[in-house]
Amino acid sequence: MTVTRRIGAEDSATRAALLDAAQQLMLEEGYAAVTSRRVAAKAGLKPQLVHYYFRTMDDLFIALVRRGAEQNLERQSRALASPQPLRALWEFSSDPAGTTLTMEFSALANHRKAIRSELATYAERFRRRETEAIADVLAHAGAEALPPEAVAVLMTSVSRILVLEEALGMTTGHAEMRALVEQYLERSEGPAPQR
Amino acid sequence: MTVTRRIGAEDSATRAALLDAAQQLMLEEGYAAVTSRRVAAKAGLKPQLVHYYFRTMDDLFIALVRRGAEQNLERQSRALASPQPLRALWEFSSDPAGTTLTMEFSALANHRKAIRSELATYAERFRRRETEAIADVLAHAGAEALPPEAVAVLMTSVSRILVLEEALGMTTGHAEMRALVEQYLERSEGPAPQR
DNA sequence: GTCTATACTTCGATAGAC
DNA sequence: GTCTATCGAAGTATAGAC
Repeated sequence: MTVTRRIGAEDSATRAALLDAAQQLMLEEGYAAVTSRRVAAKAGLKPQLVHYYFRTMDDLFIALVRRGAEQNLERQSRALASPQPLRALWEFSSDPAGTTLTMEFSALANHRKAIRSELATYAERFRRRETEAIADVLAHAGAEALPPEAVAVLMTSVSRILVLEEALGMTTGHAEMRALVEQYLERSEGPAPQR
Repeated sequence: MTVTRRIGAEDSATRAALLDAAQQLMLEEGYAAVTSRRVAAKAGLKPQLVHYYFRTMDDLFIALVRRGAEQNLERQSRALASPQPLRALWEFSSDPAGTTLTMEFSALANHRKAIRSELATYAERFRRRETEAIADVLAHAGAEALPPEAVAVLMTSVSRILVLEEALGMTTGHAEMRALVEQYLERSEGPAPQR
């Protein structure tokens, strides 16, 4: 029985560097490329250090989800505080890196239940906060307004698929779809601000 | 120089069994589980047979994309011939297995360019056919109708994300989103048929 | 068409010294 | 906290017999 096994501190700079390397690998080559050896190589460290900071590779993935989730909730808060929250949310959810990561995690979650529940918990929280914000914006809209819950799902769905398809090199229908989104944003919050 | 290397016939039943096994693995455990050893084990065959029918694992994945694409284009044709093509397309694209497979392939395509182009070519073809069909349905709709190109993107986006999120165990906003889709289908094609 | 045998690589993970 | 050393398992792929 090896009950005691040393694990590195959570605030370690090395640990953060390993997470950075893992995230970059996931983005560039997919979750299957995130192995202890490759993560270490990318960070310029020895593979065994990965196991010192994360007992298993699952633990590493979960730490990665958690860190990303916290960052995203913060970014979401900033978006909600902007003068055009709907537009800010749309721009945020259109970020290619964020979407690619989320899709990788979703694929990974298909067969690792620890990651699945971690991801689902965070995503539900994100969705509920977004829905509330949308409800506020749409409160003083006409009677023909779409339900805020549906708008939240729509925004996530469309931005994700557009990013995903563009990464594949697809473009059919995208211009029309983006025009429709722009139209909706303008009707709800007015034209995009100049900068 | 090993120029000649035997490859099994395309119409072989064994080859088809290997593809079936690979597809099932991909569905159940993700693309990373599709290895020569595991595919063979699932089909009750020796791992070396995988390399007899597919020179590399990439070749196997490409064959899998191609076979799936042909099946989907056929299913799409049947949907388009139905009395309510829009509703039939929606139901088709809401099929969990199909969506999960597509998402796995998309994640895989992120770092395997041979698969990326294969997938993109097929998806663009699918999208164009769908857009044309939607245009026909919406031709005798009011002036407030959405552009068919955008409707095609919307239907794909929403169905994909709903399936993906439900696999994760997420539900927030889904009921409202489905209600909105139902409303749209009814306005465009009338109520769902009794069966 | 399917088998045995096999080469070589990479993987996750642990023990124990420094 | 980082190192050396090392296990056994699993990965892709090939050669050649039956």
